[in-house]
Amino acid sequence: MSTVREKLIEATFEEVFTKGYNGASLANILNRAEVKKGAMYHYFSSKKEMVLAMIKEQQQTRIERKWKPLIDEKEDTISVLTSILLDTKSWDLTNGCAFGNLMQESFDQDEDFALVLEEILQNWKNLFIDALNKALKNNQLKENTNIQQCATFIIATLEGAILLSKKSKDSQNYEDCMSQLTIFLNSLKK
Amino acid sequence: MSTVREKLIEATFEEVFTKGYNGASLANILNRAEVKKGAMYHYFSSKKEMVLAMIKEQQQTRIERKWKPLIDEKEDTISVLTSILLDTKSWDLTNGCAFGNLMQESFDQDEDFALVLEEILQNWKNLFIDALNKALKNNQLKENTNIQQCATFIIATLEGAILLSKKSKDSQNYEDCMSQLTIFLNSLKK
DNA sequence: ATTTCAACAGACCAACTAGTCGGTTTTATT
DNA sequence: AATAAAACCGACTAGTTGGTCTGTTGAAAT
Repeated sequence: MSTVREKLIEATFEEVFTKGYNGASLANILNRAEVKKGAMYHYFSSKKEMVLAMIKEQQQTRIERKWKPLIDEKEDTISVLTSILLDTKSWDLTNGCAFGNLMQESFDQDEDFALVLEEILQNWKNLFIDALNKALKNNQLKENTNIQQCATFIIATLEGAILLSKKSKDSQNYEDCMSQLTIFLNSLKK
Repeated sequence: MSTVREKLIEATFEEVFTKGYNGASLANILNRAEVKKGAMYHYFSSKKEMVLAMIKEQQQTRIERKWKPLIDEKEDTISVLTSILLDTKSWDLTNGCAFGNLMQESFDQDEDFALVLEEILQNWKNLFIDALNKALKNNQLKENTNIQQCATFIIATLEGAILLSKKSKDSQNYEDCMSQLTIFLNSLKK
């Protein structure tokens, strides 16, 4: 049993995910959520505020859920990492990465969006940094590994790979990228 | 002395580059180009046709101009490649990659756009494949290098790196990614 | 029972969207 | 000079956008 607010957030996610922020229509969101305009403006002051709320409340948890195994892992960090990356079934390669889509969209000028996205990106990066640091401590990585650069590199490649796969129906582009990234990651192993 | 058509294509590029396709307003494009609506609809049958024409006529040449040195190079392919990648001044890190922005935008469903973008991507990939094949022939690369995967990997990482740098004012994210990519590329050397 | 207020409904609005069309000017052809 | 055609203008339309505002409903508090 979901509340009106929850239905709105969910519908906003789906609409923005598939059509982008500019392409997302308030009327569509309301239809999707089966909520009337009056109700929506009771909970949110504008379309922008509603989308911002959706990003804040959904993206962080989505990322954390996805990469939880990396935090829990006690044994081989790199293996866990590559196994998640190579698991094509766990990615939506036709609609892209929800967070990546948001980053790409051209409301960069807007400070409010930029701030929220920047924070999510930093948290994501920190998640990788923590995992890699743990691996380093546990003697799994070469000492000269630049962990901070490495975390950024993984995210960038992942986002790029999902982007390339968005066009083609198959996941070949994604698999090719991850195959090469795996080679790189394994080269970091001691 | 540029023609009306050229002014329109140029203004369309700037508007779509900075605001995306959905965010791009015909009125803005016409203002930018200092061309009236009547004239525009004399040359193009719709906004969509004009944007398609812009993509076809601009993107291919932009990519080729950028990577020309790679084709000309007779000596060390990897060095030329990394030197272009590491040259931060030659990238627009605040607005992102024009082509990448187009790929990301959610008009994927539209067959006409998908087809054109797919073709440009394939040409870009082929450009890298040719360069790497030449390097392999000239005994610069390890024999077991998977050139096709490698080309895809470079483009993905590059697009991802530009994407991450779009938000932050500085180019740190981009530099970090390219730093790691360079390590990977150098590991391909014989 | 009466009051009160959050929760909603939906008609309405101004601004903007891409696109159309009848008319005018410019340019080239003969 | 006459004709024809390409180039261009800009008022207009139909539809959509996000947002507002008046009014109603229902449930809890007194």
